[in-house]
Amino acid sequence: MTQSPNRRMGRPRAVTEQAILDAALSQLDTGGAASVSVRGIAAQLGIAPNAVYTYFPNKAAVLRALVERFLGEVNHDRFADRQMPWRERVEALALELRTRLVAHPGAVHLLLGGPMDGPNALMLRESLAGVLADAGATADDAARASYVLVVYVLGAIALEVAGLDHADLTESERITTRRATLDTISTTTYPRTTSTAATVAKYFTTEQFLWGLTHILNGLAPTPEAPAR
Amino acid sequence: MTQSPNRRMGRPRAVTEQAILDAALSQLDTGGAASVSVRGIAAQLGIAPNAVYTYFPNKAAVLRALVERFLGEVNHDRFADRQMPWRERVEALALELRTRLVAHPGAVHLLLGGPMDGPNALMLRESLAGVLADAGATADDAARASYVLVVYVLGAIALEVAGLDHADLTESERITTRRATLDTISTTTYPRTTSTAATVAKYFTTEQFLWGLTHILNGLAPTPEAPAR
DNA sequence: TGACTTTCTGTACGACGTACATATTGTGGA
DNA sequence: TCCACAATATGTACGTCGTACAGAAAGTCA
Repeated sequence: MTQSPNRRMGRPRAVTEQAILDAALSQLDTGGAASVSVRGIAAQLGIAPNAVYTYFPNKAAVLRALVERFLGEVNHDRFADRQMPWRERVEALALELRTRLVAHPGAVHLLLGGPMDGPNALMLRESLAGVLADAGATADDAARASYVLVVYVLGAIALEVAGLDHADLTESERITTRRATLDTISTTTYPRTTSTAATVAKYFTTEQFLWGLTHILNGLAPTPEAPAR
Repeated sequence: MTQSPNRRMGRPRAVTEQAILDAALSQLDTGGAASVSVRGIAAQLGIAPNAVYTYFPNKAAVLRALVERFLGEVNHDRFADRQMPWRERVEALALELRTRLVAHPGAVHLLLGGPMDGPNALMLRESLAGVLADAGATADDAARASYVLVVYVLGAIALEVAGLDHADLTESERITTRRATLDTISTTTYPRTTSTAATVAKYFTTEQFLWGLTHILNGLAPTPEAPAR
């Protein structure tokens, strides 16, 4: 995938791996996860579709690399500050993850689709477990609690964006007349408009998200200053 | 989709909607969510591919109906018993959901992909909120807490099945990255056993699942007998 | 300059969802 | 009894997808 920098022979590359990931992310944001295609990426970059396969072995690898880059962009500094209370550190991480994922709703399914075992994914879990360990949890409990937190954050956002897609999809799929005409809807294009209702739902789910997170942290921490056990 | 029973004229149907869903579920179980195809369903039933469109307007409708049927098969009796403690009732529901979803791993993505607004999905959430309300929570808190529980159950199983199917992906770079990252990170963080049998990981995650559920219930219930607030 | 290496492109195949026209098959009214 | 009709199945076709394969471009180095 990545060539060694010492080796420089042959025809120069027309694009970069990052440009491919940028194009993929662009398609992800505009059309949803289903509309990310190798051909679309290539068209956006002005190269032949199969030229992508010199950078990544297949489409799944592109999506995995996109997830990895996404997780690598998460700012660790905020919740790596050991001066802050551990609850605030965890909440900072959760909120940052949520903010980034809501900005790219299609990425949630990619996160939940793969096994999340890339370097950045593991480092993120490691950091999260470190926060809990700093607060006094055993290594085992910290690992378990970090898993619970990851599950909650990803699950909550997955359900949230699934509900947001509802407004877009029902309009097209409620037209259930047999042999419905194709000119009314094109299944490949989503409008994804930001209406006021979506905004309201967004803020509501933010509150709901924090409510759940707070109560989960309560459950993970029997005493106010320390997490589980 | 469903014809009225009074109206019976025309050529009789060759199959039933349930048979189509059965075929779809079969494909889902054998090949994963990605390998469910209209053509495959039709081939399995011995009909032409486009004959499916007599029963459902499109493929997405088939999958939605499959999810709805799946949720409808969840046994409500176990956790509708008001004699049992509310924690046991919730745990019974969560474990039943988990058991069913682990039996059909591909269904998890379908559940998280859609907005979960079908009748059975709503009834399930309502039943769950009812349990919490029975235990003394306000209607608002019961709704919020049920949301948290749904998020946890679905998210946990999604991550679990995502970790299980690491075999279908290209192994070349996956193994290298995993080894590289696992060496740098302490094994106590998250012991994802690759060499051991799937049953071991399965039981481990079952235990992990219950651990998280217990602690979340602790957080939702400040006092041992009542959930949030 | 010419061999070599890497990358890009042209072309092609099979699978997919599904629209359209047409054939098939049962039923109720004549 | 027969025929028009309605509901369903099929034949065919189009556009899109991922991606495999062979060959053409475009640099570097001897």
